[in-house]
Amino acid sequence: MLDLKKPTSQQAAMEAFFFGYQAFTAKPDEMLARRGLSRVHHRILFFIARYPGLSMKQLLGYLGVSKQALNIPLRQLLEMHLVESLAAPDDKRKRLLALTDDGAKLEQALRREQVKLLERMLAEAGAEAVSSWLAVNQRLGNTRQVMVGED
Amino acid sequence: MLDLKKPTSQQAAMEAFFFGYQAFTAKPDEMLARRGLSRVHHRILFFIARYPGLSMKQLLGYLGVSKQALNIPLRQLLEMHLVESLAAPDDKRKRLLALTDDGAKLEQALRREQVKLLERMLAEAGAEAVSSWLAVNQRLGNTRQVMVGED
DNA sequence: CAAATTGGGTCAAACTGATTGACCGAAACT
DNA sequence: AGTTTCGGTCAATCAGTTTGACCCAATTTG
Repeated sequence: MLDLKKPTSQQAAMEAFFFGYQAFTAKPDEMLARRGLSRVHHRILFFIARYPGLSMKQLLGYLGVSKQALNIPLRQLLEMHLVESLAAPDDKRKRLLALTDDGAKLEQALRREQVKLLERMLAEAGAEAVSSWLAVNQRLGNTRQVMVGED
Repeated sequence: MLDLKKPTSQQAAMEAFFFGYQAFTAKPDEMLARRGLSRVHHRILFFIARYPGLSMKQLLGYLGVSKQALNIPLRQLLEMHLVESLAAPDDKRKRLLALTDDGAKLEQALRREQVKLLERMLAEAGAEAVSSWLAVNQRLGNTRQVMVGED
């Protein structure tokens, strides 16, 4: 039973979130490491896959890092032909980012590992529970914009 | 509706987890920064609060970092009189870690911010949903031990 | 008891990831 | 024409972490 007034319950929730998040990225991290890549690279691949054709600036917004911090890992992905960037037709200053076939393949492989975990949760805890888990995470994420501002 | 077979649903879940986790630590990070502290310090305080009297070795296990990496932030917390360490009565090599009154106060303040978010989730999504969210996170965390080993 | 192991502490070198600041060029607004 | 925006890059610097090598004291083991 969850009682948010009890410190122990509170701590259990935080601990679970902490370890849960770690577990969620553990497998992908391992796969990325084998290619000399890391969490940042995954995030970049992820957001490009999710929002194909997004601009540098948008990507920076999602990642919440400086443009110099993005520069190096993104360049690596470009050099490895996992990502490509084309000038936007309407505004040639903008560079639209997209995954190459190889990039898409990698992103899917990483995602599949995470989906496998979610499927396991689905089997163990039920569809209802996983839906609620998602809903709560989404709501949590929305509070972010309230404090940080949406830009 | 959540359909784990649809790439968009999968991505939505990952994105929500990512932003959700960020949102969860944003406020504490801000408070810590004002004291010149960071995420590591919070984790240290958290685990000491959760498992009072735990040893260095246990703490290292939870955090998953090297002893040298723990050394500096922990020393800072000791110097700031937020944490204290005493030799264990049964084994004088071991040092049992505990929060001082100030340390407990800080840890509570950080925790309160996170609890506030959870309470909001409770109000918005319901107790059922937050319980499921917790349960799924706990299960996710348990998969960790399967891969990493429990030590 | 002597030897080996364990828990903890510290120093040094190296690496990664990130930041801030300063520029630049091309394209787009005004 | 002048200014702003998007993107790219260089440099210095900082924080966090790693590995490796030691050390001491306490405990366990043979």
